[in-house]
This record gives sequence, structure tokens and C-alpha cells, in this order.
Amino acid sequence: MKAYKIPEATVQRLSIYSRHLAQLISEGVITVSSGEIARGVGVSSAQVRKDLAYFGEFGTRGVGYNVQELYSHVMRILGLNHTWNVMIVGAGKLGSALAVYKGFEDRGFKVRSVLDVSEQRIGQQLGDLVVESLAFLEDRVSRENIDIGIITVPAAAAQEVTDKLIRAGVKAILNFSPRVLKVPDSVVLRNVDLSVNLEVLSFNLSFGYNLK
Amino acid sequence: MKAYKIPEATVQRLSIYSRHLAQLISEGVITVSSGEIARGVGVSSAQVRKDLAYFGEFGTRGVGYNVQELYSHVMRILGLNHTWNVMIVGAGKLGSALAVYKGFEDRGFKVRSVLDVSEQRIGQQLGDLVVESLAFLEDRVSRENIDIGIITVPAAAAQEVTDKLIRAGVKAILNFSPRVLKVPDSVVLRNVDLSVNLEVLSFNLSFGYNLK
DNA sequence: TAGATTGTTAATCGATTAACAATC
DNA sequence: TAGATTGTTAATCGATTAACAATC
Repeated sequence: MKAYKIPEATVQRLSIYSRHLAQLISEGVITVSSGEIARGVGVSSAQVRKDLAYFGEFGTRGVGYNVQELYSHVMRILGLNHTWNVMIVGAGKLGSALAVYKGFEDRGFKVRSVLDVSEQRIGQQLGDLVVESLAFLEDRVSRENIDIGIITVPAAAAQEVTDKLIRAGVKAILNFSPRVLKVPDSVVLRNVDLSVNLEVLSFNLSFGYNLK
Repeated sequence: MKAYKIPEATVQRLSIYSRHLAQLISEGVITVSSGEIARGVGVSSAQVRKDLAYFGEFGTRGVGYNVQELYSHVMRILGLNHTWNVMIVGAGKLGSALAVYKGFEDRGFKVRSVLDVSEQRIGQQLGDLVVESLAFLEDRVSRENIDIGIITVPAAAAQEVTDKLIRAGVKAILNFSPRVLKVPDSVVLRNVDLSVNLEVLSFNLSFGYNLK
């Protein structure tokens, strides 16, 4: 546990910076300033420098940042310098969509296993994976070295699946079910609520202004 | 445009409060205090009172809040006291999953139309909807009184679809494509990045602590 | 009246922005 | 050296929390 805190907004912006830097690399840009990054992604240049300053000194005064180097640093900070092995539990519409979602693989998240309890779904082909029985959970977590579990089961089954994942050794969980999950402090949990996005839009439309 | 700003976090918490209040109603609870709501959803009681105070006085000193009344107020604040008509553009895996996602309908978001350009997808059944050609966009927006457009097309097509939706009269857009969209100030835009959630987990795992 | 809980103000905390010395 | 841009400190801004008068 570090002594200082890093704002979550900083981490989310680093993700945005890394995508922009990848774009600059593909355009053959060698050097970039905090101001150019800032204009590219719509934040202030002070914000860009401050975000980077949490993690080190990556630039050269008077010159700027080497695009390739900065990209490597940011990807390493985000932990995206290697592949994470992912298991999806729940092969309904949402789970299936996530299983074949290209955006994950592009960023180093490789879905190694998709499980479900339903006989109808077991055996179903999803890209180059086949949906397997939930009974294989423990075996697949250890065999495939699963780091992250994605939960897309109905709310009623979510805590039980969570417990199984944790017992099997998964260290992080992304929860799409509308259920508050209990996990030990050693496990990183993140909840995604798809409809809250629509609800914020609804609020904005009703109140007649953009938030923030 | 209001003179004071309401934190987005407040709006997201109101969404959480409303779900908890619905739960309390189903349990037959008549009166609730800010402290009980706070414990129920994991925030401070001052936070609950402050969030509500932006919008009015809904409680009785010394007593608390009438659950049914407070629920009605919060749902009205969020704009969820009526149905919003939604169009999904892009009937790939993600778009199809969202089209049949029960969580939306539960909160008053009714998917009225799903469009795609692909001949393979046009005609496909999704729940009680059929995927139609993108050529019908303008017609369906006006015929179905579409309020909100959800964009689940590839990045390359996202801006064009956005422009069409806006010309057709849509007032809010939820964008799942990894593309920065340009919209006029009068249109409310919200971007959802599914993989940023995994990236925050990745950062937490790499740095060995929970953020915030 | 005594006890409880709201609504609101003031204090605190944390994140963003502005400014500038360091330095290429 | 003159010009540019970083890294960092101080100022500002905004959100959360604590405290309490109002009041049921």
C-alpha cells in the first residue's frame, strides 16, 4: 500500500493518453509536448504533466517527450505491458458479447475461458472458445492462469460465483451484475452498471443541462 | 442552464439510492432515515442529505423520509418517471446484447428500434424487435419518437451515424465506439469505454493497491 | 419536554489549475 | 544566449464531511 493516493481520474486519463500516443506512433511522430497531448485528448497541459509526475520524470525540459518511450512508460504503469488472462462467467447475451469483444484483446486482455450453468449454452462456440460447464471453474482458473474474472450471471448467482472465483485464486473481479458483492481486501473489485449511463443522460435531458 | 453545478457523483448516487428505496418498498418499509439509507448503500449520512438537498426538502426533522414519497422524488429528479425511447445503431454482439438487456427496460429505457447496415443482420430477431436497415433511421426516429441513440457501430462509422441521429432529432447519445464524437452543445453525449474498467483493474493489480 | 433526525453552514479534504524556476 | 517546455509548488476550486440549530 503506497503512502500517497493516485486519483482514479488520473488512471483513466493515462488510458486515454496511451491510446493517443499509439495514434501518434502510427503517424510517425517522434516528439510530443504536454500541450500537444492535452489538445489531442481535451484536457489541460498541466493536467497531463501532473498525471505523469505521479509516476516519474519521462520528458526533457525544453524539448518534450519521446512518443515511443512515453507510450512504453504509460503502458507499463497501467500494467498493460503483458497479457492478462480473463475468465467470463455467464454466457448470456452480455457475456457472449464481451467474450468476442475486440477492444479487450487489443489492450492485452485475453479471454481464455467462458463458463455457464445452462445446458443450452454449454458447447456453444464463441470465436475460438467453447462455452464450458461452471463445474470446470477451479480447473480452468489454475490451468489457464486466470488473473481476472468477469461476472455476467444473474444477480442471484453473482455472490456464489464470486466466492468460487476467489477460492480458485482470481485476484480481480469485474462485476456486471446488479448486486453488491462481498470480497476480501486482497481482491480488487470493480462494478459496472450499464444503465447508470443512460440514467445520467436521462437526468441531463430532464434538467436541461450538461453536468460537471 | 442552472447557476449552480450538481456533481455527477451525486446523480450516480441518486441512482443507487433509488434502487435501494425500491428494495425497501418491496419489503414494506414506510419510513427511513438518511443514516439507514447510508448504511444500506455504503456512503455517509451527510452525503445522502447533501445529495438530496440539491433538489429540495423531502424529509421531516426528527422523523426521516417517507420511503414511497422519497422514491417518487428521486425517480422524478433522474427523469425516470416516464419511458425514454431508445434506438440502437449497430446490431453486432454488443448492440444485440444491449437490445435485449433487461436492466434498461427495468429503469424505463425502451429499445424501440435496432438498425444495422449488414444484410446478414437485417431481419434478425432480437426479443420482439427485428433488425432493420440503417436507411430507416430518420423514419424510425420520428415514428418511434426516439429520445436517445446508442451507438455500437465500428469506430469508422460512428461519426456518420452520430450526424444522422442528430439530424433526425435525437437529443442524447450514448457512445460505445472508441471514437471521440463531435456533437453540438444542444445534444447530450456520454461515452462508455468497456475496456477502461479492465485497465483500472490492471493498474490496481500492478500497483498492488485499491485506488481512491 | 426529551429524543431523534433533518437541512444547512462551516471546516476539511482532495483534485485541478496557474505560475514559474529549472533546464534543455 | 533566447526560446521552449518540463517538473513542481502554491493557489484555486470543488466535493465531502462534521457539526449543529431547527424542528418534528
